[in-house]
Amino acid sequence: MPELPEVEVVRRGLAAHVAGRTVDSVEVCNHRAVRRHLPGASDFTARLTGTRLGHARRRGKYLWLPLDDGGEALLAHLGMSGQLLVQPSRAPLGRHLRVRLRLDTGIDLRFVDQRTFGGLVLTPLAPSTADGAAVPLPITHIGVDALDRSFDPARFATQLRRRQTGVKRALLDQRLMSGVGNIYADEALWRARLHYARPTETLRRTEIARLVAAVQAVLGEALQQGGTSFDALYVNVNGESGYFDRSLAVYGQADRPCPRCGALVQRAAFMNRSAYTCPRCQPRPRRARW
DNA sequence: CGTGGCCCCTGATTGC
DNA sequence: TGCAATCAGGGGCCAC
Repeated sequence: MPELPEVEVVRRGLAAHVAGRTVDSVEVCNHRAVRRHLPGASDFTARLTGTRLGHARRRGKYLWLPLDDGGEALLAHLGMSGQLLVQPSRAPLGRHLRVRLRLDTGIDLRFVDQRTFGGLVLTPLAPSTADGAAVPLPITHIGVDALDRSFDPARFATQLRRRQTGVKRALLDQRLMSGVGNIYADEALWRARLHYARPTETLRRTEIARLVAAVQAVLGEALQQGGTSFDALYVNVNGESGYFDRSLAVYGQADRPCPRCGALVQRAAFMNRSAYTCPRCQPRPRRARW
């Protein structure tokens, strides 16, 4: 469940259903899912067993559960296909179950991940270089997201204009601003009428302000609708889908009319993925870059 | 150091 | 029907 709105939906579910519960036992079904935990799966299991889980927190696409023994957290990244599900312990174990935490009241917290790009790790907390807040050590370099109180638009604009790359590539760089992925980058650029290959160093302050407002609007609207789900891979902790896919203007809409001007949306190859644009609202810059 | 290309993995879909 | 190629909400790593 990858981008900020989907991860935030999961965070809220965890805060409601697992905060304060104790981990009775841990089962790592696929070691790849804890590969970032360098001391190994047995260390992961031993140290997590018996701890109490705290209130779920999030930065960008990462989320974590602080542990009650202080200074440490269970950090999760969902990658392309990860899910955190809260289920009765007796629920059938699916094919893609990677890590199973049995909690103290007959429920499981399950990490399910078809492609295993995501994973879990036990890690100390450390000060973020972005705002000084206590965050898990492996993500101290991750930027504040555009919906965070401490997000600083002027600082973002300065950093963005200092880069020499395409604006979409910069949006996907989680160090400048976190939480935006392929869907919401395309949607925000469309709202701001900017082409993905626009060189960052040529962006005017007013254009960046438009872009930030577009990012905040699209993330906020998607969150209100429970996120974007095209299929059963992107669900909340109860396995339910969000509805923002009905509101997408360009992402996945190749050959369909732009909701603003009616021109046909185009798909282009971009960084081994896709970029969707309206050719009329978002004309390609003379000097393109990505 | 910043930038850009490649790779990790499984499964659904498309086209020959 | 079979099989290969392509694509999918991500990011780490490594040359340059």
